[in-house]
Amino acid sequence: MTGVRVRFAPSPTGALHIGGVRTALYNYLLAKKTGGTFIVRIEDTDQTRYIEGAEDYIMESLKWCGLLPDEGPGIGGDYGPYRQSERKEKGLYKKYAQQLIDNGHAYFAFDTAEELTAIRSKFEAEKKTFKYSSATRMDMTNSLTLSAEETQKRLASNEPYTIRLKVPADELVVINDLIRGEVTFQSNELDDKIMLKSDGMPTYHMANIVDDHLMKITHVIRGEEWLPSTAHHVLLYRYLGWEEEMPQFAHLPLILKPTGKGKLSKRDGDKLGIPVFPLSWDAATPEDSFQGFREFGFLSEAVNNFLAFLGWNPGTEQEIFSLNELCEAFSLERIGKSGARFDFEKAKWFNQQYIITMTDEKLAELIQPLLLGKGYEFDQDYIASFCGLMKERVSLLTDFVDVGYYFFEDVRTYDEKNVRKRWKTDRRDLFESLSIALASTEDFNAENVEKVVKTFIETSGLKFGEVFPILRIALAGSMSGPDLFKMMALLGKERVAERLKKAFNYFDEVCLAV
RNA sequence: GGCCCCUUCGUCUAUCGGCUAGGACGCCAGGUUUUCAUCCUGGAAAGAGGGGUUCGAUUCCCCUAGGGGCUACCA
Repeated sequence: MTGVRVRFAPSPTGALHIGGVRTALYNYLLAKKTGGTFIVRIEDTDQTRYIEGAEDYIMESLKWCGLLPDEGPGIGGDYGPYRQSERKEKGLYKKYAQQLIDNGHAYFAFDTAEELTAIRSKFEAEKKTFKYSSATRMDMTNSLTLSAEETQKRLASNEPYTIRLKVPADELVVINDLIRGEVTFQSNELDDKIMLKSDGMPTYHMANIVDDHLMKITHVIRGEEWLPSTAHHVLLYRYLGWEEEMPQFAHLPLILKPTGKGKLSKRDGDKLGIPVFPLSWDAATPEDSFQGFREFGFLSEAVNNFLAFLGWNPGTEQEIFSLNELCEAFSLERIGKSGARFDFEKAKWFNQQYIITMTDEKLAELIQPLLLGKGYEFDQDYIASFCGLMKERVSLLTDFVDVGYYFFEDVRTYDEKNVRKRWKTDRRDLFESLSIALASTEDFNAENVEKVVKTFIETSGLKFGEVFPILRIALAGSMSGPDLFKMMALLGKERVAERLKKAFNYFDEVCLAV
């Protein structure tokens, strides 16, 4: 397989779902693996569902993930335009719909939406399902049942119409899926899908096939939800005379909810407190707004890595892959068939792996904006040192700020339970003497601080366990955190002195209050 | 309901007829460590069920069950 042309074809009806990102990723990977071309095409044929800003969101998401298209809207390419609304303006689709009519593979249908709804409910009342197909089309209002004159009259008087594909009866339609193998459909099961809507826009099915052909797409990699309509697509290629150059299909397994049933949906994000979008999406109402992976504190490399492994594996035991390594290792053959549950814990683990191997300086750069957002202003060196101390104990970028906040402001709360357990009011003077010793330390670095504290332990007769936890709680509020001496050094002499003073007072209060 | 797809530890998965069924996340235990974390060691944990084919089935076939998708003038 070399030089494939693949496309990611989202429709701008809202934020790009993480499943869409994975589809884009797989397309991108195959393109890069084979030295091919990755194309983005915007499928904006549904005017009623069009959402302002969605296209920008999609392009920005791809950019954040590092999945840069070779061709696409705003990028260019020899097969543009890359928005279907613009392609429609050029009359691209109508032409082929007409060709279908001329060849007897499609017909005009004049049934109104109301009429169709009515007949559907009538069927439903009889516990049947209505399907506009070879079995029912002769009972409907269309150019097959109307006389040629009547049809012409209706068309001439601008009566609304759709163009439907005339799916033949009693045929077997076989598709050969790269992931699933041979899948067969009986044409009687297939409905006469609308190709051209009454507003003149093509449906997905029409536009998709025309564009894939015109853009010389070689491989269609898309979600499994498209498998059932692929039979129609094969028929379209055939009737348009393009079957020889028909692309190969690869239908990806779906990404499922972390718990419960069904595929991952937008609502799962809110419900479970996890991101399901790459970037945050700000809608008019809070219910329609979502927090993205980026804002959650994920690195795009980790998201790619995580997503790549949802449905694919390299066949080796390596799990950490950069985007370049993924390009190298990727193959359609190693994509699985069954749906994969979204596992947030695993996603965090991937992120942690990337954080740990990242340099302190790079991390500082990434969390700088988060700190600014909280009103913390510190210089890069300080932040970098802070990252060095924290990076082995966080899994999200936001954890740095949330967990290590005490490096930027005073301790908010102390671990009272442990204060009660470990603080002895009669040792107050002893600890004050440590405070004074620390305050008079010349060069306040980790090594010197350690010496002072250890000397204190020796002379005071206290045990390590009676000193370290106290200092920890006094300085950070809790028993967990980075290396005590490095922490003290980074906080600096003044802040350490202040915090100890404030904490000892508080500890006394807590213990005397009983 | 109809059609299509899928089915190995809780989760993601390896296995392309010979398996003491491997790895990872998570979980548990132990070790390292001033705490937490990292790191190291160990542990519990799986072939949906029933029929075939075969010397031998997790692997191939069929049935059942379960899960998922589609069933719009949405993509």
